[in-house]
Amino acid sequence: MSIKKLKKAGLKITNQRMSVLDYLSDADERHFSAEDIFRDLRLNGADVGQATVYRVLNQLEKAGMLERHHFEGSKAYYELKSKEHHDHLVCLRCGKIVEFFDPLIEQRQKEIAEQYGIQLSHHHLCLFGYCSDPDCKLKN
Amino acid sequence: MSIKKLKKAGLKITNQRMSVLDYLSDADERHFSAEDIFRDLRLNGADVGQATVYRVLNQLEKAGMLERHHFEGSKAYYELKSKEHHDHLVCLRCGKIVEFFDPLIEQRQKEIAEQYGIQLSHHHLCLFGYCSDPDCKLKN
DNA sequence: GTCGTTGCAAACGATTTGCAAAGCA
DNA sequence: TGCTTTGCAAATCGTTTGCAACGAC
Repeated sequence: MSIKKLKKAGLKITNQRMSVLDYLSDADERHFSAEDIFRDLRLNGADVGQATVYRVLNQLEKAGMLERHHFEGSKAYYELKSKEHHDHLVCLRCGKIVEFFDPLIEQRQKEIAEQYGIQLSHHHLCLFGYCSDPDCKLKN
Repeated sequence: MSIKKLKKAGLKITNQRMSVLDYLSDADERHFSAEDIFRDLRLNGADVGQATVYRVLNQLEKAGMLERHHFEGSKAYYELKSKEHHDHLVCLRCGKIVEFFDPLIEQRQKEIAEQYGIQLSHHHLCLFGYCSDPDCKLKN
């Protein structure tokens, strides 16, 4: 329950924070930019400012409720943190994002970090390519 | 020889382009932001503007002579493209960057892309952590 | 001489911040 | 009530672009 997590992080329960969380958990897709979220919340009639969306996303990330990704390009994308870690596959043509988890890669990463004397904090792994979705090829 | 590569890419041999290439190949480190390069070239007395550094970096990247990375944070880092592909380990405390290559991880990535029907273009893999360099711990 | 390249300053997109008003606990 | 949060607009950061002068070939 997200209310508990907000409280634990010392954040008050506000309409704006709940709107962002609801939006992220109800949507079909899982990955959104701040712009996506702001635009869609406004379209849905939510009373929220752009700066607030940015502030809330930062707070929720610090609270461990969201993950921030950069993929390709200059803007950040957010997703609700899930129980299990995963990495991403991104289609460069249609933008589709697929999540995957590979125990072998995870294991090798740990070994490599150890080998270089580095205490691993986290990692970013993102595979870029062109997907075989029939809709994709229509998008140029 | 970089002059040949520049010509092949249809780029003229200018002092500014050569300064950037020389800087990148002579330095001890291998990874620099545009800001790093601009600042250091100016300190070394090179006659180059900031916009030119950004333009040259883009051109050299398109020409396949550089690689651009994003790591953590908002600015891009560049390195001279090396013969063999490699991934990165970044220390979150002192900023040290280590390059590594792991055939097993590379292989698994190919398999995963195939499994999801994605024609792989490239990937970003970066491990973040805290290194065991004695100098590192002094830096806070 | 021609066309690519440069420096400067202004523009840009994404994100952050100052501040006074409004809201939660 | 007291301290957090908000919206707005202005500011900031990294990067790109328009334009007139300059430079390579």
